Amino acid sequence: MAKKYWLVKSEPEVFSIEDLKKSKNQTAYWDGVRNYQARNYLRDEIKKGDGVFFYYSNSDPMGIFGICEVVKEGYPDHTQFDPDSNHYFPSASPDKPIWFMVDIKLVKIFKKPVTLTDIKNNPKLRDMKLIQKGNRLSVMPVTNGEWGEIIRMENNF
DNA sequence: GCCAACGTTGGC
DNA sequence: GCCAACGTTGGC
Repeated sequence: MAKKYWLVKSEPEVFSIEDLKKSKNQTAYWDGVRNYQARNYLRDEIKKGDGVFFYYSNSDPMGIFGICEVVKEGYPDHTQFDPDSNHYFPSASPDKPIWFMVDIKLVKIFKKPVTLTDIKNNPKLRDMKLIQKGNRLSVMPVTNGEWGEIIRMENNF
């Protein structure tokens, strides 16, 4: 099975790549996704060993700040069962989980982020899902070509 | 802080 | 099943 690539969004105030770095084994579970399409990726398609770009929205600047790797494939997101969590989802139960998550491990923090502006200014990346109008997915696929191009941009800073 | 674009909810 | 109302996302 060929390795696939993904992009996940976070807000640095909520969970930053520095937080990931400080986590035990530099690994964390990616909880709180409450969108069905993103859930399907997490549950069905994201596999151990896949590459993940760590993207910041609502930050200055916005962009890709580093790379992670999937170390555990989709399993139920426990926060859906927790009444004290703001991700609590009353209609879910442990025998009928609705929401899933994966574990990711830090691979690298970019010295300089590849910003949203950089991405928009690169004609090779004009088809990226990230910059399609109206796209609000917090987990989305990245093509091999897009992955390589962003790695190349970061190497050339 | 604003607001366009979405996704979800719930009444019918 | 439709759709209006509402809440959220996320760029600007």
